[in-house]
Amino acid sequence: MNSILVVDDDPHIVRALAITLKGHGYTVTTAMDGESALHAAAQRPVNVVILDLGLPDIDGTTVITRLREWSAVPILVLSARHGSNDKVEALDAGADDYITKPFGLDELLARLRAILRRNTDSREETTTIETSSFTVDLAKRQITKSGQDVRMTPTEWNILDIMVRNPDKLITQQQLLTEVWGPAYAKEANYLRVYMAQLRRKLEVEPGTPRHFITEPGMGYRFVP
Amino acid sequence: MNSILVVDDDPHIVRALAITLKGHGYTVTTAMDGESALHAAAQRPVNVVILDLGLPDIDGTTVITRLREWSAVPILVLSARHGSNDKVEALDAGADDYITKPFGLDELLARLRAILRRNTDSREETTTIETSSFTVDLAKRQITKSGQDVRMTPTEWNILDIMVRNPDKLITQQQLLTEVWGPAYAKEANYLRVYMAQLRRKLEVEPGTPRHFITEPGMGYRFVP
DNA sequence: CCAAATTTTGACGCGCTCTTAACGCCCGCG
DNA sequence: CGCGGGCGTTAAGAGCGCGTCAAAATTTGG
Repeated sequence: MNSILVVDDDPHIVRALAITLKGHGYTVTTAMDGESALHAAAQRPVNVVILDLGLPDIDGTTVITRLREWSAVPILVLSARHGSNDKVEALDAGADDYITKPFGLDELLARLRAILRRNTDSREETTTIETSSFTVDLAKRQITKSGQDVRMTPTEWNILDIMVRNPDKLITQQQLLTEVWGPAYAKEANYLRVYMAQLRRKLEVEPGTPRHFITEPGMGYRFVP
Repeated sequence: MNSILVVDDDPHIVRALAITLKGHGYTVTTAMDGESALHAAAQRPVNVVILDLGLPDIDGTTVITRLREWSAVPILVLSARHGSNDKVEALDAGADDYITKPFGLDELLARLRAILRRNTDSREETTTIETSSFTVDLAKRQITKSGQDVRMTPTEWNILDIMVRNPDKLITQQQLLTEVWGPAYAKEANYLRVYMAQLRRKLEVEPGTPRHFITEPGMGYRFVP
């Protein structure tokens, strides 16, 4: 859930924005002037700040500057002024986007999505799967078993990747074969036996009696964490 | 030096933009239609794409979509259309900003700075990476090995940069090739071998048995501090 | 316009991975 | 009780990927 701080001195705009944003699933906090905006931003971290430039107490650009002293939160500026000087100043002070009033709500929402998309793109997913005997870090492509790194060949990794991404789910042989080797190899069930044995030898405590890479006879395989 | 790809079918605009941007220290490449734009972007990685929506061959939104299939390069859209539908479509397709013509050049430049700032800001957290045998200062672009400065060629630095920014993470060959040389070179795994050998010769204590630049056969490379 | 540095290209040998085949086991079925 | 299919295991040859070196082509800098 993304949280947004809306800063505007016009109660109508604040209220309208808050309702619209909440309606789209965002968490909204509001502020009516610069000081309380800075205070609110310090109080609780937000994902985006929507900032009107025409505030009663502090100049909008100053708000941006003071916010940027300690925070890298994306700032989307609203303004009634069309002059390009204001835009340049605000953007160079550290704003990320600038919309002039009157603006379309769908445009505002689209620009919000663009900003948020960029911010979550850069965040690395920490997708790690853990079992009783080994750990798979999908982002790093790293497998650890009792403190030791386990090396995988490309084919081994491909199979492991599919398996751990579908825990407790039955993967048919054809599914594995077509995804790893291509549709032309859909009948080479031999390959699976060889590589499944390899995976178990590397990852299972007792390769003879596997606990994580389970064979479903006649159907396929199942990975249970 | 930041490189920009300018895409517009109006020669006057292309020319004016190119001159202005070059005057501000950017490296500029140009394209007149969608296909050549995609081709140009694939040929050599750029830091920003400035894209006009009204292209003769492909719809602008399609260009964005196809670019986003393999690249995360920031896209700044220019358009003569003021309709908010166009804006929403372009932004949701993956554009980062949207300016309607006619626009002020200083506003364009300010928005460019904002985009570029955001792209470098987010990575500024750790400026120096240290290993047992050498130190990399990302901000200064300086490498030190046992008190001695180590010189790197541009390509060598690009690779090193990607590697040290993703410690312990496996970087696939395609990832390196597309980010350093562009997607058109995704199959030239030869280059990687040559340059990885170069990096190891310059940075590893024993280039023959690397401890920091590890090869994951068939998959890619991994940097371990 | 020349010289140096850098990038690109090609060739070679080695080691590892993939592929393939053979064999034994367990289980269900006739 | 004998048979066959599906599965696990192992081993060996073929082929590919990697590191290395060196030379050609291109770019950079003076």
